[in-house]
Amino acid sequence: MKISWDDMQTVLAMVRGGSLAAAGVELGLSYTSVARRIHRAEQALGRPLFERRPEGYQATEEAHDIARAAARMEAEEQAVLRRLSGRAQDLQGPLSLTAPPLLIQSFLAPLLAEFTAQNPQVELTVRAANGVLDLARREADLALRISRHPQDTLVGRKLAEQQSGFFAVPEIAERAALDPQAPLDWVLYSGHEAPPAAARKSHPDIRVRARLDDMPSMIAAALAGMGALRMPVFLAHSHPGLVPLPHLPLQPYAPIWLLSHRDLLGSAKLAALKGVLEPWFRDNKHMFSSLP
Amino acid sequence: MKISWDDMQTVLAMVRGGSLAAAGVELGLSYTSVARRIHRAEQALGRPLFERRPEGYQATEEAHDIARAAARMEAEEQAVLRRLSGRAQDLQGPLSLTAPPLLIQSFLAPLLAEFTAQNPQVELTVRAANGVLDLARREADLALRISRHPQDTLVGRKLAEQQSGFFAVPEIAERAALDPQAPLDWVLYSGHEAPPAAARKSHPDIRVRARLDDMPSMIAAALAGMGALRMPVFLAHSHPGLVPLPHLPLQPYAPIWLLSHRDLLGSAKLAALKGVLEPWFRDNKHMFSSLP
DNA sequence: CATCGAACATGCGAAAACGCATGTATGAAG
DNA sequence: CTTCATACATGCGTTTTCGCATGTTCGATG
Repeated sequence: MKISWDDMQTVLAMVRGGSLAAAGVELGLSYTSVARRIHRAEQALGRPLFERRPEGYQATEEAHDIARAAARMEAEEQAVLRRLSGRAQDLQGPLSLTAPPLLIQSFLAPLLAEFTAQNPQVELTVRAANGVLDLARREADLALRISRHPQDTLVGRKLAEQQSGFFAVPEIAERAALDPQAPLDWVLYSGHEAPPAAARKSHPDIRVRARLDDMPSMIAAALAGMGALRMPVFLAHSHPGLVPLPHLPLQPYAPIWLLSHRDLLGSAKLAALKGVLEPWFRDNKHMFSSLP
Repeated sequence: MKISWDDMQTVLAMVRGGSLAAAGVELGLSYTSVARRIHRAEQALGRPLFERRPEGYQATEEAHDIARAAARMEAEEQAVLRRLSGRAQDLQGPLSLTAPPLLIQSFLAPLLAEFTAQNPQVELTVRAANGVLDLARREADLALRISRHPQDTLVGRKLAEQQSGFFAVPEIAERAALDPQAPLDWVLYSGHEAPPAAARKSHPDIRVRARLDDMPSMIAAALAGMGALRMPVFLAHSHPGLVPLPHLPLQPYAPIWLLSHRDLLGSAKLAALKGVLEPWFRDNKHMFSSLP
């Protein structure tokens, strides 16, 4: 009636992943070893933790109980690792940043290049992700997020207000300017029901040609002449092939936040990266608030 | 910047024990392996956790932080093990009981013999200890304690009220009865400042011959004619060589409690042992409340 | 009905972790 | 000053753990 902490972690991974293979990936082990650890834990506890079904392992109530305890243990582990990282005063070792891919591509890349050049000892990992990574679980040390309401438990500051505009290839834009009543093709983001109200008001006859869930693809579609779209103005700076639709004003867009976990506030590496990000955004405010 | 859970446990044992050897004993490992694990953890974290001093390892602040987190993880582990044990419905496997040595020797032994005979599959471990074992850490599943105020977080019931009396070899007892004013030798428990007030009142001229911190030793001293003593009456039943001092009434003594952890209430093994202990005490109340 | 992939069992050689024996340094005790 | 105990370092052979390759079962798919 005892259990090793590593085996508790294995049970947690197994309950989370649902299969030996998935648990193995999470733990960085082969699924064979996961099976052996589960078996060893069952021996030590004197009772089965998983039912061997033809379709795979099925966790018992006991396994779920162990997994819940292990999840709380994992939170302790992550918290102490954060505190240790936060205490590190040397500009050396791993550091991770997550940001929207488009922001990296069109704005951040030169700055990051400079940062890594000036801090060769820092091993910077950039995770280009639109999803929200979990900073508490250390999926990243620092996050750049475009959001109106950034997460509560994190500390952060607003780096830049943003404006969005309406853009299209010059032919479409000129036609729309000449006759606002004429049909106007539109490329819509999948998350939105309809084109923005301001556009619908100026151009009553908007036809949605396609809905896409990926901004680069939407830009490609617009560049191919598929229609007009709404996008934050900073993207217009790197896409001269798209011009603003006349008569349509800029609209507020979600601002850009820089977020990190409290425990990491003392980290020198983090401070260094913040220290270059903040002036970079301050000195280039116009990229986010006005047209090229 | 990562750490295995087993290594966190090793850091905890190291901080607790203060030396590689002590940590090795706690973990059931050789101290060599403890040293290797510490070294591995320091490599993985990229910083030292212990200073190597001539007189041994000295934990850094980082090591203490990890140890604090590991202690909370240990609490989770122990809690889940308790819950698993509490769920066990079979009369089989390990079961541990702690009780004061004197209670076992003079009252409990026959009952425990019968219990193990009737439950051969249960591996009963009896920890004879006067100290208070930690039931939360599963140092024992069930505890018999002589106390006026048993611990809060545990569930328990009072098994017996107790009386104490004053005893000595017959010669001393008779002499004291004939002339209460005469000098009376006394054997005193180290924890007490002076003989009980009731005894001092009846016998003004009490001389403390020795103070001892161990009841069996005190009884041996009394049997050797060193003096009178106070003890719970149940001990008088198994020591006919000591007789009560006349003119002195019985006095209340701390009752006997049966305690266990909430999480273990559902355990069949525990219920079985409780089920024999309770009637055993009920049917033998007189052993604790009246003279032989 | 045949095929394919997902999920797990099993056996074997490689890698990692471990225990033991030996050696060194320090501090306490005679 | 010598002796002894404590605490740790290091090297070596053994045990345990691991990854990979192979085989089996089940269910989905065409």
